[in-house]
Amino acid sequence: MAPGERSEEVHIWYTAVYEAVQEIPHGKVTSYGHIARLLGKPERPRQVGVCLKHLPSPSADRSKNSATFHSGNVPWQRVLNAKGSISPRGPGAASQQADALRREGIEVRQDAMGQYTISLAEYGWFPDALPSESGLVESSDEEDEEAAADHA
DNA sequence: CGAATGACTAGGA
DNA sequence: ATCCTAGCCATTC
Repeated sequence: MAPGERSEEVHIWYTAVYEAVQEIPHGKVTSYGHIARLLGKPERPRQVGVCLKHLPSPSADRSKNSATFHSGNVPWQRVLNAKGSISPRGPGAASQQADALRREGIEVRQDAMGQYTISLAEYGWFPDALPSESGLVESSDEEDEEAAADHA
C-alpha cells in the first residue's frame, strides 16, 4: 500500500500509534514494544517502528499542521528499543534523536559501539494502560509543543 | 505480484 | 555478556 492510500484498518493503527506516542510525558521514554502492548498488539513492535518511519515532516500549511500527525507534534524521539538504546538507522539519524532527547533534559550516553543509550530505570515510562484509556483522564489542554527538529 | 526489508523482540545457544 | 533465530506484517523492490 502506498503511504497515501492506506486501508481503513492500517490507518486506524497509524493513528493509534501516533496518539499513544503523544502521551509519553516530556522527559520520559518508552519502547516500541511497550507502545505495541498498550495498543493490544504485543506482536507488532515492528509496525510501531514503521509508523514512526513514515511520520511526515511538519507541513508548511498551518491549518493542516494542527489536524495532522507530524514530527512536530508527535514526540517520536521518546521511543527507543527494548534495550533502552536508540535503534541505529540512517547515518546521523541516531545522533539527531540523541540531541532531541538531551534537549528535553534526558541524559543520553554513548557506549563503546557508538550506540546511544538511555537509563530506562531513570527515564522509562511503562504504564499498564494508556492514560487516555484508563477512563480517568479528561485530558486538559496540555501539549508537548517542543518536538524536535525533523529527521533526515 | 512474489520476494526482500526493517525506527522490533523474546528466547535460546 | 554476545550472537542467532523465528515470528511479525506494512512497505518497498
